[in-house]
Amino acid sequence: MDVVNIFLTSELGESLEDFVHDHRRFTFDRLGPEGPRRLVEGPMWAFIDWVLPDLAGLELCRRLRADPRTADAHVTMVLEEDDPEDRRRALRAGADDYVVGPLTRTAVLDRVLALQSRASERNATRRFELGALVIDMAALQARWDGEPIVLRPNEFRLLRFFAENPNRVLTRDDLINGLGKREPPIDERTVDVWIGRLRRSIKAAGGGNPLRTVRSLGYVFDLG
Amino acid sequence: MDVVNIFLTSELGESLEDFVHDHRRFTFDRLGPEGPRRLVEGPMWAFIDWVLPDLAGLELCRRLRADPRTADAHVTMVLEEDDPEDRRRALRAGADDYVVGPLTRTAVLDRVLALQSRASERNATRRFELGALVIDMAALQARWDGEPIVLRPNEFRLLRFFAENPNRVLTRDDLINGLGKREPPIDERTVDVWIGRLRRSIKAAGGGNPLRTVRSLGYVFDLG
DNA sequence: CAATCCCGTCACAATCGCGTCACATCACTG
DNA sequence: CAGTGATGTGACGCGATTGTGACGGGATTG
Repeated sequence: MDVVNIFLTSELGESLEDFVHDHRRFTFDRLGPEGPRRLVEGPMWAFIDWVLPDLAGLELCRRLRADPRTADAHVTMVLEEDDPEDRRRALRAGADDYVVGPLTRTAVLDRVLALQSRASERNATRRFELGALVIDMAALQARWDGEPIVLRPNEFRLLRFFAENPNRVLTRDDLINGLGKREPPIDERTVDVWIGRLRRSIKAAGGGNPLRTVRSLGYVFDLG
Repeated sequence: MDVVNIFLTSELGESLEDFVHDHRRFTFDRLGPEGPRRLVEGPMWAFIDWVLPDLAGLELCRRLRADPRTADAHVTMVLEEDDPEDRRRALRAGADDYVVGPLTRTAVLDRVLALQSRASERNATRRFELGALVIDMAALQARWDGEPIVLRPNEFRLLRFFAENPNRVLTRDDLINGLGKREPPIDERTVDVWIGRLRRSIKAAGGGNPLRTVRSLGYVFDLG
């Protein structure tokens, strides 16, 4: 089952965190004027308030549509009142949908669950492009200069996590947590093996080595 | 461009007939307690009033969902007032969506057009050309480099579903649902057998293996 | 109504993934 | 340049996942 990623412009997300039982299926994040703060795998559901402190909701909606990483999110505009003209404008700005607020926790979840089954029909791809490296999250496939890289699941997760945090030293502990492997406890040295395997796989596809070792600290994904 | 079929429980349809210019793109029909009066091809958009003279709107919604001919219609419930409890019940009854009425002509069209663009990717193609693979939906035949592939009905459906969702990891669950086999429940491992048989049939026609296994997730049709 | 075909399930074999270990190699220090 | 600690990596083995031949019931065909 896919993870469902829900983005909200209000603080409702925190409240939903507690409300939801199954955290393997849902993630919540606050949607700021710069878009989502982290990239995710799986369908994205954005709920945008009509009025925001620093930006018009419509403008945020347009930005999401313009950014290839979020272009295929399902965007719901949250109207303050049921003004037909506003509805129209929301849909024109690229929203898929609108509701009349204020938003409640159950409204968000019900809506997502009801529409979710339809979402599998969409095959827009979410992708990272980091120099020669392209990561296609929908196909779970990475390429170097167009050449497919054969990656095992753990290698793919690792590469994805690096791609989400480029130019930043990640400790072995960061990586273990980033891949969600708290249980059972993983030996830190195992990370070295992960890195080695990932490097080898990239090399086998004719790629370079974007992973730099930072002695006694961790590893960095070098970009640019 | 596909025809858009709009079903309404009110007499708004007659009014829309006049309102709309392009009658090649739209059909309108009155939705009675027995469901639609005629069957149509292409996407179906139903708008159901919350209260109906002879039947509760919710019950009609459930009936549409239960009937395989209309199960995949996009159902919008038209609420009289914006009661959160009603919204919830609408979605639980299988509705995809709700609006607060009364329904206007422009609301119907705006809504359909906005949501339609998402769905349109699905049914438009009668012929897929995916690298060496060509699928002729009209002739129900597939070819690899011009060589006919002998496929059993289920294999054809499977291949078609993959072709509709290329470069996208499909879980076993996606595939079971995609082939419309919810009843009786299908063992997920059966999908592996489907894949094996499809691969063998493609190979028998001299084809390659476009189906990549994504361990512990599902399968992808690799394109490019 | 017999012959054939199709397909879902099962069981077993084959393969794969990955965490760990052990040893080789490397990088920094003085 | 020796010493020390950190990193690279081949090998191993367990457990999980996938591939597939065989079987049988139900549908389809002639």
